[in-house]
Amino acid sequence: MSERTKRESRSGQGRRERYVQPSLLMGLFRGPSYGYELIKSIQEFGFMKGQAPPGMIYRHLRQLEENGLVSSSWETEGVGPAKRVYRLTPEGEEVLAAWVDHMEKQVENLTSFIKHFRSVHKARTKPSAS
Amino acid sequence: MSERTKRESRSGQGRRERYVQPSLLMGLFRGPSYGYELIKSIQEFGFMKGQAPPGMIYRHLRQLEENGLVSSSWETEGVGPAKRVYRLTPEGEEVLAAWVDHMEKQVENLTSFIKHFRSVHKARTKPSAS
DNA sequence: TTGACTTATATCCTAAAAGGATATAGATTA
DNA sequence: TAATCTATATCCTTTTAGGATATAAGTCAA
Repeated sequence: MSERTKRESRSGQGRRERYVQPSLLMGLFRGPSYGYELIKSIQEFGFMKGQAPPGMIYRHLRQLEENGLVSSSWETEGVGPAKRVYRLTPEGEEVLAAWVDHMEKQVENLTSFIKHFRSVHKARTKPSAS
Repeated sequence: MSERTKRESRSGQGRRERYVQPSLLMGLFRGPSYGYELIKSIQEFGFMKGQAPPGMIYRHLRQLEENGLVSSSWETEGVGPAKRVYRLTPEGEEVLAAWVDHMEKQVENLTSFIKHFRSVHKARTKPSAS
């Protein structure tokens, strides 16, 4: 087992945020879509490795609809089996905006955390004044 | 209820990453410390609002020790009741470094997500070519 | 010297979320 | 008509968060 792999499996204990909800909201902010398509399209945001398990996506979509952030309707037109097409509601758009606000703060926190780590690490390996 | 408050309570459904584990590892990267002190000191990293509930911190510390990322010993010297003092192990330092790697990727993802939101939003409100 | 407060750790319970497995079913095509 | 693809739905188990509460030692002032 490589050092790299060891590190990653060990740190796997700590939970990683995958931002499923904001990814779905963003996927719909660009226009109406449906579960099967979103599973593929939200990968682009880079928050999860590979595709999300379908059960997770459909569960999230139902929950978003319960909370009024998206609305849905069956679309039987077109090829293939019927799709449940989701649309972002005005409330959903507000919530997405709040997520973006939060993400901006998070970027600041993460950036300063990283800098802090580097500075302590540097001071440890290069003690300029011992 | 203000628009702002409404937004925030609605988006409260989505889980927010609070980075408890990396915060604790970072708190110990700077030097040995103990639960009660860490509860206060890790606030500085900005990942949680207010102080973390003690139960959460002690649970995390025990778990980190189980996984060999920190070690502990009782310190009865000094004022006040005995403290269980934690120290970061070499493994803990590796995991912290892996967290920092992950955080750098996360900053990139978040930044591009934010930009994407702004560009779609702009195109929507200012349709230059309709 | 005892009662209140602070420091410090530990345990327990409940609700929510993740993760994954599996079921259902229509449409397409070989 | 059987296999495959598209698409959604449901179920179960484990993990985590969040919070409440218990325990106990040390400090300090009346």
